[in-house]
Amino acid sequence: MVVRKRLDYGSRGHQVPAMPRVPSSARGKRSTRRKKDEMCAFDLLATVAGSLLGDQENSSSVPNIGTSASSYARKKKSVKAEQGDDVLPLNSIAVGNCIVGSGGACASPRQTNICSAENSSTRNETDSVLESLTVEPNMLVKDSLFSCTKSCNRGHGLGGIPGCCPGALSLDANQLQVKQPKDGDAAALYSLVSSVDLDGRPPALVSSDSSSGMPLCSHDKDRNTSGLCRAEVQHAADKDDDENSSGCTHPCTTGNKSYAPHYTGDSSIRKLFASKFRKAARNRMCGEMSNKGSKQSFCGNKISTTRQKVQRAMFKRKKIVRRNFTASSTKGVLTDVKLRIKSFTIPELFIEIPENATIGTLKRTVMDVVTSIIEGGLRVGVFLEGKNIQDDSKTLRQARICHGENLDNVDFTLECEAAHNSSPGVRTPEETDFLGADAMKPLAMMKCEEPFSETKASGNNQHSIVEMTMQETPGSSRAIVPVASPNADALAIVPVCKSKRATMGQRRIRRPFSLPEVESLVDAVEQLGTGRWRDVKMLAFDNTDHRTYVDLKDKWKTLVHTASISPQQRRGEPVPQGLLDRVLVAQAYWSQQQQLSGKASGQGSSSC
DNA sequence: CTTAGGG
DNA sequence: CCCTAAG
Repeated sequence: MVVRKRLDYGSRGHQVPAMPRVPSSARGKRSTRRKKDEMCAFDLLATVAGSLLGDQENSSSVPNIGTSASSYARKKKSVKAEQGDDVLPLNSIAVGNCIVGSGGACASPRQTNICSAENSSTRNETDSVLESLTVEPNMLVKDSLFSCTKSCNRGHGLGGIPGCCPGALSLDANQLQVKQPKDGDAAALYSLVSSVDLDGRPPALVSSDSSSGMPLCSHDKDRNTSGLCRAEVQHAADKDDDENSSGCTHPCTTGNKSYAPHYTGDSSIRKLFASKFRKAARNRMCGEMSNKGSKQSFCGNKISTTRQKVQRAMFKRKKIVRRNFTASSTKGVLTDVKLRIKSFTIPELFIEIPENATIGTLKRTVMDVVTSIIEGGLRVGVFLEGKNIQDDSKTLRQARICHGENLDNVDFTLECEAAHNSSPGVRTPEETDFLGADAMKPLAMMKCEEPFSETKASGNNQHSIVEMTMQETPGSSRAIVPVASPNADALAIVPVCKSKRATMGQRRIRRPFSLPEVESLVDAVEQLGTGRWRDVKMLAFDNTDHRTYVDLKDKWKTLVHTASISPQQRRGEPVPQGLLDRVLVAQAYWSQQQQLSGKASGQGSSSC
């Protein structure tokens, strides 16, 4: 058995460098901020991956995703009007990829994660595919399941693609869906890693083994420059580590060239994540604190601490994963029913158990293997035809989970025990907000309702999956869809999101002040003076949401600067000289006033 | 939250 | 336009 694993953050020059810890003394310096930004992109990876890995330790970072939204909501007022439906520059993050498998050819033209475990010579054996997996780690993903479907054409491969698991019950987990709360402002960051097809179509669900698997953006082939298909964030620090782990050479990925990632927005996404995580951390740490004075210093420390925690947890997790992969790969092969799990956190597992094994055995086996990778309390549920088989003593045969029987409607659920155990009351408001109703709701049973048969058209399943995805995420899909990269063997979280929420945290678009705006600004400052920007805002821009008083202050600053330089040096929309003169006059006057008032107050006690 | 100021 | 310190 070949065991391969790689946590691959790499691809095409979009790198998230290693995250140096930022000394608190360096705070505020731009160069440092930029590093922090990059760090935060990785933080996201860490958080998401960590969450997907069910990292209990990481749970502290998970709510940050939620809090980021609510913290940013404060800014929403000035953001909402301008964000529109901008597409998030980040398209995908290859969080990692793990392969543990026997190297069978895997392909799914249906994009339904159907993998071949065996070659066609074993076609008489149990033949089913667990269609999807949604992993629910610490409340990031609620409800998850493997869907088991009788698969793939008994050795004909999927839709005629040879090598598809005739001999194996294949547990596959390429679909990971994360529901978002409907609330428009909650879980903004969450939506960053959500997925919405650019065209409003549901995301294509791609087999990680897609020798024929369609990239998520395959429909987008003709606009490769859109930068919206895929992006894989590379963490330099991971490289050595991961490359040492023998890299992932998936048999099915060779020769696939259609997966070139296109990505243009790494900078903005870094900033975006940086902002989100900073705010999330700050919000979380400081939300309850009433003492303003202590608030900031406290937060300053805590933010970095949190980040470090996340980072450490991530690395730790990765090591654990690697170790456990090796362990799981050495599990003895039993007989008859083979399960194969393939996912981004659960790459490919082969679980072979005798037909006369019990449901409980199956559950335990799946759970053991899964939890050997996804540490933390996971419960495995087995559903047959939508019904939870609770009788663990039932044998697989009795439950008709064996070859030749109805395997198409067998589902596995992975439920995070931590989530079950955690009392809602313990959750922070942010967490609750983050989870929201939708997030708490079970994800769709991603099983394939249409059992594959040898004669079935290969596109059906994809269709059905897509439909289910749409049902679950009406309007704009906000699912996290880990999509395997055929060429990199990396699953990707692909937020191709038009959601407004997804754009929150992005740098606001630049909106040059119009001449009337400048005029009204000058008017207001003439009246109110500099230093009363909130009043200026209320006086002159009260109904202009996208102009904050900071904006006005900044604009005044630039106006003063513009007025004080030669006309040849000025850029942008020319401001009438008369207006600039007024700016200078007002500036001079009010700065003098401020000085005078400062002196007056300073002299106040002595001049009596 | 607001202001001030650097980036 | 962003970010942060400081009040």
